[in-house]
Amino acid sequence: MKGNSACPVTNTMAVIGGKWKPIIMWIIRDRSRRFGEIRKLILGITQKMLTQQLRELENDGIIHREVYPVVPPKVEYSLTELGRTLTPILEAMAEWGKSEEKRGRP
Amino acid sequence: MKGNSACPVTNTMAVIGGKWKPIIMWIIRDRSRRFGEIRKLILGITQKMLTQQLRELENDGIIHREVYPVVPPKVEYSLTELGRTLTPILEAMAEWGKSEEKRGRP
DNA sequence: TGATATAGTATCCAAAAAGTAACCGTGGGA
DNA sequence: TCCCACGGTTACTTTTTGGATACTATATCA
Repeated sequence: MKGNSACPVTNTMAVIGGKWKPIIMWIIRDRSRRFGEIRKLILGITQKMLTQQLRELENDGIIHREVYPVVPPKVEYSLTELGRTLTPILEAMAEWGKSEEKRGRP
Repeated sequence: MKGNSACPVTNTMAVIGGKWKPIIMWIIRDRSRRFGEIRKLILGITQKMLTQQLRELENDGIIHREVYPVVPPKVEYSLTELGRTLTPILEAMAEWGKSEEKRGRP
């Protein structure tokens, strides 16, 4: 495990605090997605960054990586059970982001 | 406003995504706190970083900065009304962090 | 007289994060 | 025969972030 500070918020940040991580989790929250699919959905992310963030989430036990031994390669990512326990946070974030949009241009 | 991506989660991350921001908000969530008080509560943050993050939160309308014209200086920070709309996210994060602690050492 | 407390700024340097571009393997199709 | 698809890896450069230190103002206290 990553976080071991006295503050629970800090511990959570250690896991989901990466620049792209919440968006990645949000995208695969309901069904598994292929690498290229995720990349197309996240504007501005590079292949390297996506790989890196996915690896970190995998190491933290948040997502599952399923490799299909076919050519060309096919890899699918999905939330683990532990990852799904984070969805309340993601939903709260999505809801706030939406209401903020409205506030921004009323 | 900062976030203008298509994704609401990304918009939220643009506001609370800083390394220390959630912890700062968490600390001042129930009552206003003085600068030095916050600094003592957040282990490892430097004065510069705290100032920087507070300024950004202030510019995004999340926190309010109240300066008392006394000597030595006294400045208090508190959540604005907009800032308080973020507390569901903070609470979800705190709760997850706490359950994760238990999972970590059962 | 001079130290103290508080909330900062300014400056410089180191470290970490992120971007860019090239390369890889391999089965199938043109 | 050669290129493409897909999901990477690697090396290199740039940008961002963070840290250390010194400096500020000024009323009060010893």
